[in-house]
Amino acid sequence: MSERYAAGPSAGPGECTEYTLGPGDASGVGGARRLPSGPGTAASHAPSDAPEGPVVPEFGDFRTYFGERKRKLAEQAQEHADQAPAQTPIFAGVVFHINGYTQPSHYELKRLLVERGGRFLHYLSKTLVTHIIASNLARSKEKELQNYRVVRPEWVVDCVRANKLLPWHTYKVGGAHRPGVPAVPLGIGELYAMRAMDDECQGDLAIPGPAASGTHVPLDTSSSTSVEVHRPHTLRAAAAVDRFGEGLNRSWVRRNLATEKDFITRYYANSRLHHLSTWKAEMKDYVALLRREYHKGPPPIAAGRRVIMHADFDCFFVSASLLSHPQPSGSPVVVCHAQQQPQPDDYDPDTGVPRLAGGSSQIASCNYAARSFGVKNGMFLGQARQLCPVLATIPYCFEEYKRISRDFYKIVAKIADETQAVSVDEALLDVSDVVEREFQGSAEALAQDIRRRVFNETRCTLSIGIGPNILLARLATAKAKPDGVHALDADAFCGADFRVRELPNVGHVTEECLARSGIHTTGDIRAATLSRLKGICGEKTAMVLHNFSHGTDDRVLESDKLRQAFGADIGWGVRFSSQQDADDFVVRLAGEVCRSMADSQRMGSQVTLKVKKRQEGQGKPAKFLGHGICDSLSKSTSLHQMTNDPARIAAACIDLLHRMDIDPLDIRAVGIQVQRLNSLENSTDIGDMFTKAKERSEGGAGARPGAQCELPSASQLDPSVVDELPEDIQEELRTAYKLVGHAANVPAPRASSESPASSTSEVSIRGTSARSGQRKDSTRRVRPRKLAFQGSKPRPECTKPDLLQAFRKVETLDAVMPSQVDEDVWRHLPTGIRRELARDYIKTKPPRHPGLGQAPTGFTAGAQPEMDGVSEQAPAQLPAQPEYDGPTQLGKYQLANIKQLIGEWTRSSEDGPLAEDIVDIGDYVESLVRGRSLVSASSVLTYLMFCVRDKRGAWAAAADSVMRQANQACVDMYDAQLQI
DNA sequence: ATCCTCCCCTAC
DNA sequence: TAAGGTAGGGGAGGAT
Ligand SMILES: Nc1ccn([C@H]2C[C@H](O)[C@@H](COP(=O)(O)OP(=O)(O)OP(=O)(O)O)O2)c(=O)n1
Ligand SMILES: [Mg+2]
Repeated sequence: MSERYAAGPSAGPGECTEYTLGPGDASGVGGARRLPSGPGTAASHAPSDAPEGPVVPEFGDFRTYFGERKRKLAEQAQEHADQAPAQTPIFAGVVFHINGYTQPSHYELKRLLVERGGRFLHYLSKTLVTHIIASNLARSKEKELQNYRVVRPEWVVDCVRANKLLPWHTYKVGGAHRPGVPAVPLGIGELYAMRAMDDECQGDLAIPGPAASGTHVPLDTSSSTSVEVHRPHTLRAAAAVDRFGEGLNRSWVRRNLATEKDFITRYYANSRLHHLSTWKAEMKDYVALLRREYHKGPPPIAAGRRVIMHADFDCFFVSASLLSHPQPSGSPVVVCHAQQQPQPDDYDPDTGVPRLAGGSSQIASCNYAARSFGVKNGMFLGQARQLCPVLATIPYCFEEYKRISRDFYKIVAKIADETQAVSVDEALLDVSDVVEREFQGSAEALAQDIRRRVFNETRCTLSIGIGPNILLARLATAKAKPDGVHALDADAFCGADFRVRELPNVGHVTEECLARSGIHTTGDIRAATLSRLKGICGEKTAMVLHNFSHGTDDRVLESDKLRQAFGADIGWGVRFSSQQDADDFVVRLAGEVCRSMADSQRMGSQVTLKVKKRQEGQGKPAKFLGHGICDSLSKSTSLHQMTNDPARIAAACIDLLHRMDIDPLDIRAVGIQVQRLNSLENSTDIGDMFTKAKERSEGGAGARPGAQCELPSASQLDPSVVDELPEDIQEELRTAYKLVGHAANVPAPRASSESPASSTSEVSIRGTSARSGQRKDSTRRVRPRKLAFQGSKPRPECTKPDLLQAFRKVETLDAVMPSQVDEDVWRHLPTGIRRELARDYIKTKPPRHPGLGQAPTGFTAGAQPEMDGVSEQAPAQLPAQPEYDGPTQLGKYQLANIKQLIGEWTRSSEDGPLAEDIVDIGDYVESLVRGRSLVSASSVLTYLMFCVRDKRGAWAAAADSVMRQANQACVDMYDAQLQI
């Protein structure tokens, strides 16, 4: 069956082969997927997580465990400390196990490792051990341990000799080896030689051999139709490997491959789906900001009747693009990239697969005239043109969409009691109170009022569905469209019969599974027993669908959920010709993830690499440069500490990639996700932290053996408290109790802390006593003084001051990437890549005097901030705009919104700035610098300078003070000052 | 019983 | 020409 389009939202009959988005992999092709998902056959589990501490025998025996463990570790440390002067802890984080006979001996290896921060495990715990040391492996062992880091003893010796952690891949035992790569690992001298060569070549040459490629290419080429992998490539500029006639070497195609240096930036600039995801996060952030501006309290506690609205623009992209690209009214129009006129014989009339330009361009949005022909969002243009030959295409106007969206949210967030941003063009509103207070209970009247305001502001039409819960409001919207309002109550819902596909959470797979059991409508669901439903679509989904089928839905709106993951995935244009290509791309992608984390002032301690691999037998994808039908693989690893350091994360990802052992020529998509994030709150209030530190030490003194010590349940732990614990203790908790992931996932205590009695719990962790229930209150009352990193331990520079010192003397490039564990990988990257990666993270000039407020030398057009503020005219008849109350809790918001806040601030007060606001802004910018968000810091400072450019002394002094503070931090960190 | 990893699915 | 991203809910099965 040929790969062909299937519309995302609603695939018509006979369409479905390859799914439009997301995990477009094999199992969906040609029919049956199981719904209750199961693990695939792929990569088993990651061995390297939580590499700390011995196994916990019993959950219950908390105090005994820690006492015992601490004693043992101290012993182990002491044992060798006696014999040797302190060594650089190059093996910190390494937990090793030794297998079989080795040369040097077990004892000697153990000494070398433990002296330098390694931990030894005398048995093989697959979850705790990070490295297995063995000279050779038995056949059976080799298979069993193929997913683990099995290294030769020479690795240890060479690491010690080099006094740093070397990449283990070169010393890998067993597994396939790239032809030409010596089976015997290179000695340290050779590695240095390679590195020097690498640097000289500046990325223009691809160096064969392990130092450049990092790892081998799998031997298995039986499926490959070419031998290009083994071709001795010398010039990187050499032809791309094009096994499937994709025209990868035509110059305009080559310029659009992921191997290009600026690919990610250009790709993201044009990707509608990337914009959609980015905007979703931004709008959630913006709603949080607006709600604060508007003094919206906590969500209404369902006192009486709930009134929920679902507001959604009609064919949003089309409506918005039409504003600047008018078309005859009533004519079918779509938004897509291809703008060429149709060529009648450009596509295969049977399959709709395009032969020429434009056909595999996806339709982001189609208007209602186009829909009457059967055109749908997500469809290939080629196929749509078959349905509707006169289809007109208009281009994307991304900036316009965002502007309209902000206008939209500004209006609805002011009106609604609670607002949940669903997407750039769609929001859920809880209006239970306001509809009574101001519209005498007429939801329709309120809806029409919102629609009128939004249209007047945006010139785009909005439809609104109304219901007693989210489900019914959503379903009502479908009936309201286009340009209308519709209300749906449970009775009306049960009277009508809906197709299961119309329910939330039912996509094409679930629909298919239900259909196979003869369930097509909500009535069919109601008729089915719950247990049968569970067998079809799983425990939870069955429960939800069962409720939905009766028109009930008890979900509540949430506007303040903390983000739990940051990621970047790219599945277009990914065509690699070598392992080096893949490695380079992963590094750049990691940089992208780190950038977005830094923008939000977040860090994480676990990373997952996702790769889509061309499925056996698949050739050229239906979509031009698309991923086609693939198998998905993913693998995760611990980062051992909270970080958003691109070098550290890139290194972990490269490691994962190598361990996945995938032919780089088959990689069609790569994704990186960082999880187990810090909870943000902990780093914003230093006063609070001191209090806790005190509590901690007091508790520690009290909780000696014999003292009462209870095991806290995961949900009782305040994640922000956990975050504050020293990293090694966090890691301990993670390994011992497997709960940090959960603690970190527990939404900040606010949700439950409304009723202190129920949620305030006294927990003790190894003598740590912390209260969780009152935290929010104190955070509220006490103005944040210090933001991220102030007084928080985890940053690597703090723990390795001497190493950093050394780095500072090196070139600036390296000073950005000081983390010890990764320095090696960092240095192995070609200079070109390093430079590229670093450029975005540091823009400094040599140290100068912390001179007087360096006035902005120029204000670039590109840095022009958005000026649409929240304090503009309030819609009439609504409560007056509350007073602007200054920039607080800055850490919570993304860069764009911060700038807006600064704009507001500098315009808010005629009498000059408040001292505490200056401190807050200064602290915020300092935290940006210390969090490596130098681009953000510089951008904020530039904007601040711009805002005060013709203001009087007090403002200039304020800006100067902020600038000094930022520069002081920058000098601390990098021995350099920001260039503004 | 519960956690963790590696998936799968959904939505815009 | 084309720009098929991503966060979050959830399940199966192995490890503990
Ligand atoms: N497969 C998709 C689905 C949506 N979008 C973008 C374009 C849409 O305009 C916007 C909003 O999605 P909607 O599902 O709300 O669809 P529309 O707004 O286009 O149509 P309507 O809401 O009237 O059904 O998201 C996209 O790019 N690709
Ligand atoms: Mg819409």
